Amino acid sequence: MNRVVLVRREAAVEARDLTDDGTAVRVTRLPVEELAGFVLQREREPVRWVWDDTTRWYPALLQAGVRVERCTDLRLTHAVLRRSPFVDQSLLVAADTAGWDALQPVTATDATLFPLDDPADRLDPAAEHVRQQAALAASGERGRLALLLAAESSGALVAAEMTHAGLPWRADVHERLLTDLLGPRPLPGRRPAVLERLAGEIRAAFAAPGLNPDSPGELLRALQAAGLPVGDTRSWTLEQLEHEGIPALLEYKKLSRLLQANGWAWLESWVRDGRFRSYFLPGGVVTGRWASNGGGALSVPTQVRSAAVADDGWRLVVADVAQLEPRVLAGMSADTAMAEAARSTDLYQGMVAGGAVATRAEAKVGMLGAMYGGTRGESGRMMPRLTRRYPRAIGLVEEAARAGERGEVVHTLLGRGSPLPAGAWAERAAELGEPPEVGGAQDEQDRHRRAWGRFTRNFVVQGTGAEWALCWLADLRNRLWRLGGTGTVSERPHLVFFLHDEVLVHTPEHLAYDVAEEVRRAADVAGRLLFGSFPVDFPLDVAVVESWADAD
DNA sequence: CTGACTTGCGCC
DNA sequence: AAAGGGCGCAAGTCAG
Repeated sequence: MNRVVLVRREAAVEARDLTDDGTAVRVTRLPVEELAGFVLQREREPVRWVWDDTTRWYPALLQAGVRVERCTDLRLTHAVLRRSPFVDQSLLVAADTAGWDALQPVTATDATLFPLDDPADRLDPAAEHVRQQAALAASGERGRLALLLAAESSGALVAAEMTHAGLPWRADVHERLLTDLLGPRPLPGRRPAVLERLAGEIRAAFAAPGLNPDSPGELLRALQAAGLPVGDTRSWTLEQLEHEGIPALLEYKKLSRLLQANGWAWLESWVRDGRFRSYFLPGGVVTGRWASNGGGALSVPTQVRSAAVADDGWRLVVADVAQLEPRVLAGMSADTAMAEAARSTDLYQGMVAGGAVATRAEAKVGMLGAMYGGTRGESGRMMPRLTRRYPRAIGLVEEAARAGERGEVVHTLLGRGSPLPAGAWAERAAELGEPPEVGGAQDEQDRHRRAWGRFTRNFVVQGTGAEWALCWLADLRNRLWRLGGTGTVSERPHLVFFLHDEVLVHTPEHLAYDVAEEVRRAADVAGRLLFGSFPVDFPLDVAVVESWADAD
């Protein structure tokens, strides 16, 4: 595989072809305007582009209609390697290290390739690449780590392509939905008619003439003055109350949330030219999940998904994995009994069939508790039975929790490491033999320690789930491209959305069922990449629809 | 006035 | 019916 490092040089680009040991055999200097043509030409043969950060290179290439097959995103791979317990950290240290640690992705819509005074320009990507390759080569877990680095870099390409394409969004459908629920768009600073009416009902019911229901403080005082025993104003708390004003208040909160989070202002900010445009940030979450920036892309409420509509003659292929995380846990712990339960489409039902628990509800609440650290109530009561039936799976999360409580690093299957805890309890855990304090400070530290244990418990499962999803995305991206057609990424079947365990593909109608097939094949590939021949299934729900709302 | 923090709630 | 893990965002609140 040819590797080419791209380096910015003021208004020019230097492309360095590398040998296996990382030395440059050929250096090509290009004016910026010629980069896209150069990349297109070199893509005729297998090549891996090595660059500091995909968000600084790929948007302009996509804008020019050029797709790349593979890259190494040094910013992301650096972040993984710096935390990985599979790596000898001394191999990564250089004068530049702090600069790489601090490097942030760019999300500006500004299409100019080179912002002025970019901290990335003070870093040497070729030298960083050599250090990373050395750290990888010296790792005792080279195979797993190499897969993680490749998957993370592929994710960067997917994210850039999704940001470039945008999610098809019908502003007219969205506006009709808003008008139906809230009334016509109000003047700035005014409430929509429906909210105004509900606010009036609430004020009357609680005998609070000046009440602003948007103010938690005012609302809490009004509820208490009406004799209701509440300590907060959450919807779930209010639902427990018997009072004539509660239904209007709950309705108000629901509609107010829609207005604030996904109302007319949201449409104006985030929807342009029929596309919802936000930024996906691979590796943006400590566990390896993606984060997003702009428009709350990862929490688009089901309420407005009817506005995500394929273009004329196109379809959305919506696919999600049923119960990804328990399946991942079965695979990473090699728990054959849990894998047996995962053989069925509904893992929780499989647990019932396997005799572990009596009902599906018990299976679900028990597994959520095992993965999130719920110890009280229903899920706590399930634990002994789950432990007996699934000793390896439950043992793995329990051990991750204990390690976290001791202040240790845990890691995902492919080697993403958890951060070290901060705070007084962690410092004490590091210095064994320190006498425990007594009193309130001790309780406080115990609470923090257990909370960190819940974090590390979840980290190993959520993080490995994110790795499965990355492999799924990466393989699917290449399958979609190979489905053929001509033209740029967004003129062919292409990914438009990704939500932890769910993908949306926008595709010409005649290819929709081929896409659905490729989505399933990619899931099988991801399972084999992570778990080899261990028999754990990842069944998908796949729907070919015109609107996202029709997928459920 | 701005900025930091809190509250509440959407998603997985 | 949550809880228990991870997020982003908007409005309200409060300190300076």
